Amino acid sequence: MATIKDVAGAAGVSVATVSRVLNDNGYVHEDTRTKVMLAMEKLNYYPNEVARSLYKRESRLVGLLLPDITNPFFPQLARGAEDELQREGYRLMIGNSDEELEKELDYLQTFKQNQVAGILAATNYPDLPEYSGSLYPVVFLDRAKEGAPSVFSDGRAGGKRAAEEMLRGKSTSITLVKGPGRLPTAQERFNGARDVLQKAGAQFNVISAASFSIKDAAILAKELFAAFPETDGVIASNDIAAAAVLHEALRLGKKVPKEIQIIGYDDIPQSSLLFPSLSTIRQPAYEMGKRAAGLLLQLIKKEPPKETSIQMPVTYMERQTTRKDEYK
Amino acid sequence: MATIKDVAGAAGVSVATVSRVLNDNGYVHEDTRTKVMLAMEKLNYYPNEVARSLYKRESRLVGLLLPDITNPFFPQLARGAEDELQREGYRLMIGNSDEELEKELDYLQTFKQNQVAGILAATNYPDLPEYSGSLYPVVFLDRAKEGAPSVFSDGRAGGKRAAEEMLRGKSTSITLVKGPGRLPTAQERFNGARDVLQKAGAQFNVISAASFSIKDAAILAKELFAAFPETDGVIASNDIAAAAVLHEALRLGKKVPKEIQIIGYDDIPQSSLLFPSLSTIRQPAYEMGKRAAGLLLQLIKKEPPKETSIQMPVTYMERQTTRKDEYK
DNA sequence: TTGAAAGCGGTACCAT
DNA sequence: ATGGTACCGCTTTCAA
Repeated sequence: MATIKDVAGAAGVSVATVSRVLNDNGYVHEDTRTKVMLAMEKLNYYPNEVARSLYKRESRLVGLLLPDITNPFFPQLARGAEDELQREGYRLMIGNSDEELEKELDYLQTFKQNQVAGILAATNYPDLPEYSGSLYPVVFLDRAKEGAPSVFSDGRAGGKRAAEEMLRGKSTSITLVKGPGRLPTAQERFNGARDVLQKAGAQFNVISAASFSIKDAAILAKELFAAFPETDGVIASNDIAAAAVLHEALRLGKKVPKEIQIIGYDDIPQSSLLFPSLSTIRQPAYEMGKRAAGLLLQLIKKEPPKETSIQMPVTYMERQTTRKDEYK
Repeated sequence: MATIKDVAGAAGVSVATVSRVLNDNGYVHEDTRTKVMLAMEKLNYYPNEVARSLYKRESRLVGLLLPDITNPFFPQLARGAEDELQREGYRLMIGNSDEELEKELDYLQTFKQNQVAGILAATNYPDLPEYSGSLYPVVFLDRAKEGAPSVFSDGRAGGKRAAEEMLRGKSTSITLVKGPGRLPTAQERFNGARDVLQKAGAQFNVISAASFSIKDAAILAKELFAAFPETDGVIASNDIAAAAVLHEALRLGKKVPKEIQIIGYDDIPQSSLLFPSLSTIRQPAYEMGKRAAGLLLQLIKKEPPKETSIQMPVTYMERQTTRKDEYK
């Protein structure tokens, strides 16, 4: 591995000069520049990022904190962020918290120790002091924090929309799946849906999900139909839960959407492959990751961002688990 | 951010001593150790990984190169790797190649520039010179390379097993989905299945998938039934393709598995939520990630690994898209 | 326009 | 048992 010294030696100049052509700043004579470039080429030189980071007290790494990359919603966020960051030469250090405070703190610690340029955090603990220091900028992802840079979608509106569509399809005995209580995003969409249902004077039941895992989703689906067998409409807390409910409904021989409507949340890629394909509230996950990374990049470069709190629109994907007009 | 100097000052010792207690090597008097520890605590000191990496010429980062984290097979690999590496204090730098050589080289370059301790690579180009240097150890993931450390599963056996089960369920007009030609893993499982079918003298057709993306899977499924309407058994190249085929089969009003059997590959988490739940060949993705990381860790620590080429077993998950005995 | 040298925050060798 | 210091590879004054 060639170092800047080797290049300097080969080109017959000082390391300072090499550094100058490397960073394209300061005065460098055209001839020397050429000499240096040639030397770099010959030695197949590329600068050591670690040394650079040490001096600058900032690396070109961005910490990405996620609950669990295994949940299909998050890989898209991650890809969006990665693709955006990549354009400016930043890379991702990734950490899965499993929603556990301890793991989260552990990752935040290593992010800091690695002098990350910034952090993208899908966290349940945005009020941690670790997020308020001025060491590195932080953008909250999939989570709004008052007064802090964040990118999120309107969970309340999404929940409302789901309930409205359910009503439009004339379900009369609705079961609302409430996501894990500790997750603000899950609460918002739940509240939105509940409010619409209540205002409409609709009859509905509530069942709570222990987590967003597939295993718990399957259990939940069975419990749902055991507790509320008359259910003819389900507003799920996310697409995984919806898939589990759909599975169970079909297993019980129910016709979807004729006898029971199901609406999911997130619009993970696989939702359209279910049969019937899943009607759901779409969060633009990839775009959210991108926007968050874009915001973070501005913060890193100390450019004043136009907007610091970005709310992304949520859309209703009408597919085949809800009733179309011909049914109504 | 406190530095080692600050700690030394506060404790009234030299930086050398602080370094000794930090790394727990060399002689340190019990009393001084306590003094230093107290000072570290008081200053909330934690060592700068970047400085450490620079001196050691090696960071505690591991590069993870993946085709696309958005494909549900890979997050599990990543999690397995992360969980294993974490135990030894290593972190993940992640890169998605989209199977593009240029992106792959770009990531390998930054991995090197960041002085990663090692690389975990799910690559189609294991013969790149970047993988043969002795700068950092490399473990190939989901890919076997002769004589090089690798963790993979037996694609051939998996393909064979799928075909055998298909035959056992008495499908007589089988369509074999061939994954993207450029992917060795896809070829292996295809070859395995094809060989069994040929040896059995079974009648079968082949259709090729352009990619592993959901979009292409949906297109493929339509083409499949258009080209081979008599198909009564499909061996898919992976679970996404299988889900698409299942979707299309149901849409066409076919009874599964009565009229058509479908077998997937991978056993991604969502497969059991499909309806009917998908019979598939399971690759232990999480475990593969874990094992690969474990191997890499040994290589990093220069411990002689017992085995350098780890083949993981593949298992048949009999679920509901294949015929059980009662049907036969 | 260029070079010398002082850091960045650690580690490890050599003295003492 | 402890301290001084060179060094890891780069950037950035400051002088020349």
